[in-house]
Amino acid sequence: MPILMQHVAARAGVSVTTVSHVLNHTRAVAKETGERVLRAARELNYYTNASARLLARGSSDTLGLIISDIENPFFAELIKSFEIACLGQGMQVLLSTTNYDPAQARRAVRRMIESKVRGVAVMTSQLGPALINELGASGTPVVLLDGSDAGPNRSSAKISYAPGAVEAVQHLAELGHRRFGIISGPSSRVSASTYRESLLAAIARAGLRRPAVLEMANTPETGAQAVREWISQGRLPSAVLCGNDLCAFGAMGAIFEAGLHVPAAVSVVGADDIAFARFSNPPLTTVRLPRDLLGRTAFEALQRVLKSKRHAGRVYPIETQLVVRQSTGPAPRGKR
Amino acid sequence: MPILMQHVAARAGVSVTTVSHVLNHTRAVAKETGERVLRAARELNYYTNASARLLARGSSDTLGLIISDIENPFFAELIKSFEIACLGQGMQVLLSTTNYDPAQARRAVRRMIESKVRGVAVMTSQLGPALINELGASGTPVVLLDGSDAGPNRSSAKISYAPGAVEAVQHLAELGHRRFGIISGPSSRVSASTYRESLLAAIARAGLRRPAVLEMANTPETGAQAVREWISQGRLPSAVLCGNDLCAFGAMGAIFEAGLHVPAAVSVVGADDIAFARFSNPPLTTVRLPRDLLGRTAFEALQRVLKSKRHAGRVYPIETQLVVRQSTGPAPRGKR
DNA sequence: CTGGCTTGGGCAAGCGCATGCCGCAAACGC
DNA sequence: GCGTTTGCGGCATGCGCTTGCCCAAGCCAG
Repeated sequence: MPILMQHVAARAGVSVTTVSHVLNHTRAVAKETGERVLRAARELNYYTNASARLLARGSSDTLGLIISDIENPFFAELIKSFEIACLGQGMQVLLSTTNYDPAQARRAVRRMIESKVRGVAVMTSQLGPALINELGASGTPVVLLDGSDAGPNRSSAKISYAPGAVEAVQHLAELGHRRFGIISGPSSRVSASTYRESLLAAIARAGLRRPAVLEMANTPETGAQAVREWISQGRLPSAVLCGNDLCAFGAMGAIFEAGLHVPAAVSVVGADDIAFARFSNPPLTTVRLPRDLLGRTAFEALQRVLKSKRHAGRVYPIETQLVVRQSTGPAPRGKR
Repeated sequence: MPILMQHVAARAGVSVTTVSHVLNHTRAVAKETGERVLRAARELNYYTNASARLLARGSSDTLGLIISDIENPFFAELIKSFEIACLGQGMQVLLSTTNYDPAQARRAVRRMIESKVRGVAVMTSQLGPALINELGASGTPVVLLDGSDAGPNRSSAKISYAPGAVEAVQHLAELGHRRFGIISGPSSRVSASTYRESLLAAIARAGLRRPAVLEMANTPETGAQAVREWISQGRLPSAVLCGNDLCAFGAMGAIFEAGLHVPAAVSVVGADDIAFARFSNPPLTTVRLPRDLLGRTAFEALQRVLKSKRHAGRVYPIETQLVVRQSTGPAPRGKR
């Protein structure tokens, strides 16, 4: 039923060999012949059979991308920048999500290996070392986002939270804030605890009192919950630093709900700088993690490993940076 | 280098035939033999070669999904629900995005056909009829989201905007609003103009004056721009209905920027009900489009077409519904 | 005129797996 | 006791494409 290369070949009056070479620009073909083939292919509505090609070629032009949650805009933006970089170089993207589920993570890794992707970018810390090794063992180059060490076939983007954290703390200190609160993401995620430590270090270095720390899930719901908890204990900090923007939105919501005002009563700082941060009310001051850079970097890291003969990985530093909007303001008088 | 079935077979002391059958549960095998095979596969770290399997089988267990923009949370949520439905039935998802670019759309369609997906859900109206037909011609079942007619191998989810539109208008009218404004999405998108017409019809039926209509791009930026335009002309409506939530966020931003208050001065209604709608400030009243239902429906529609022998498509109605939050309130006295 | 090149193009051997068909032995029916 | 069924498992073909190798014809220099 489907149109095969042989049909195109017949119609163009050449062999399948020639058709293949024309379609792939893989060796010189007389101009006129080439045109005949192309025309025949078009007229017959020919589509390459991707699996046959892959089987014969042995290697694909696809890069894998594993993320945890597509609903988190942070990942969405990451995907987009990665994809744009790939398409720009004529590569495809094969996306799999884990939804924070180990079983799904396992399947995602399997899928990547079985599909013979050239390399995979892992944009989630949910993938245990075991799974990463599975990729390594199969010879698939990997780029991680957790800043872990590079190695053969393995690169890593090391997100340096310190600059952004320091800026954020300094910014708040200058506004007169003394009582800080941190709503951290789960310690189980490396990125979350790294960020929290960066914040704590910055606060300590500024000579400020040790802040209240609540470990939550980096979701709007838990952000709100954290704030409610502090309020019910009568010790809402004047400056709240959140594990990500989503959490900050939830926190702001709970603050308003309590009849308080951001930033008049409480200043809130997010992290990530997702697109929405600009559209919340008030627009969110946040520690930006440059997603476009991250996506591009992931792609380039893979490209480089693929090209280098020794397949030596590298660590790519990525810096964070404070973006001041309107969710932060002078500390209220009474609360200093 | 890679481990093949023959290696597993050798280690288990059986033929590749048996290995294949064990791995695919495709015919009865003595329990003990099966275990030996499985063990061998595990010990050797065997991975199926997906392309070889697909080539031999001739058909995949993958469904395609074409969307326009992952960054729009609306699509992200759609993807997720579709994916969950697929995984639940042991199918995979192959995602392609168009980014509103015809060339990319073409590539997406090609990719689907070349990958021999079993069916594809098209969640963008950017795909012209030509591309849809290309899918049709290749015998790939399709489910569209634009409510177009069903046919062989083609189903469609018909989103009925009317109920939500009527509810929204009624809700605003009851609050005393008389001067409506609509910030519509681009007419080039069927969904956008359908929604706009539903709103206009509802407003007319309520016996209200014809509203001001601005056609924009359904982005926060253009939402803000629309509001500024109205303000500069001194005719900001008291109730603004937006083409989607993103646009509504932008509109609210511009309203605050002008020193006005939502909903005291102006009521704003969005559309879609993306997750963020709950976290904006004030939380957004919006016409909800049930994305989870949409994703599930798309999946089920495909399943059904695949199973039915006649491959007859169907139209699946999807109803919208108003979700009242806090961006709408009584019309200001002077403005009635 | 001939040998070596270049240019254009075909042959056929795989790529790794699935599966129809068959063989063998043991269990069964009558 | 023999034909028949049943349970297991292997052989070998083919899925559609790529590509190493080879062949034919034209060309130039010697």
